[in-house]
Amino acid sequence: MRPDVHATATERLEAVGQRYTEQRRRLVELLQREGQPLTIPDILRGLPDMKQSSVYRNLADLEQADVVRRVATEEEFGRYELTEDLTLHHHHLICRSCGRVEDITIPVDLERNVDRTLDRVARRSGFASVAHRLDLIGTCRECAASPG
Amino acid sequence: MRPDVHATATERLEAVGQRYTEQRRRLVELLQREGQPLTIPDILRGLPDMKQSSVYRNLADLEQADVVRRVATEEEFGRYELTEDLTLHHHHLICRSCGRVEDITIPVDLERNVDRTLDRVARRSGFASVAHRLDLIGTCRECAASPG
DNA sequence: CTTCCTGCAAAAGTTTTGCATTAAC
DNA sequence: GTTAATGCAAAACTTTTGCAGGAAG
Repeated sequence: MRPDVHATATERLEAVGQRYTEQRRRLVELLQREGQPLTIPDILRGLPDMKQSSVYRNLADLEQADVVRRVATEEEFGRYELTEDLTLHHHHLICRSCGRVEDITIPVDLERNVDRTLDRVARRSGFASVAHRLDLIGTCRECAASPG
Repeated sequence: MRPDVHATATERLEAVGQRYTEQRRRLVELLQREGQPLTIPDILRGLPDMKQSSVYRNLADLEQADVVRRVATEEEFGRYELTEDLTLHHHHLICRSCGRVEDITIPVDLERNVDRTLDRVARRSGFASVAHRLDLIGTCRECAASPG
């Protein structure tokens, strides 16, 4: 299995002169438990006694330490998940109706094909150290059943 | 070539009971001219005499008429581009340092492979009518040259 | 002349910041 | 003890909204 998430978080925070406090650990645990990108409101709901300013500040610090990352969405507030190397490389199924984000993996051969090709495409444009983001946009089962 | 952008915009706006006004045409022209997703500040800079509230309102209307769409980024403000069928199916090169977004296309066979595979993956999860979003995240030539 | 659009200003919502206090090392 | 994290409240910034005046059909 992969190295312990908390040990890694501690290391990475220390590397930038910061501490793995109780609150930060609780944020990481929540993100790990939910296993999918959470919005700020989600997080506030999941950790009701954590102050809003602490949530923002700690997520910013965790992001800088490369423990979490902000996920790009069309929504009005941020969504965060654990950094990829603390989970597994994966993609998102995004429901365009309710905004729900679900983690998925895709076949390894497609993954490899995508990686190789994009690397070539990027090099042509002078882009370096490229990662990819491959998301699926559609309508989830529930929204298909009860539109609105 | 594809049908005229302005004719299409007119149609689609009329379909939802709205008009293709001067301001909306200028927004479409700017997005067309720049050929890449623009942030609200970009747009305000590009159309200095357009009021901020009009920009927001018109982009919202154009989005509802399916003439423009909001692009997902990790930034704090919105980015918009013309709807895909008014341009061509494409992807984005996103610089993680300066945030610049550049349009690219990828080889058709990869495109087809991605499409087919994702369709299968989505179906397994109960997702319907799936589109994909495939972006490249890296460092652009300029930021690689002068980091900061 | 009716409907939609625009400008202005104010409000709402999300995120950031200052500062005194508390906790971690 | 020294440095970093937290809580609280206020501020900053992005986006939305109400309403009166103006333009379009």
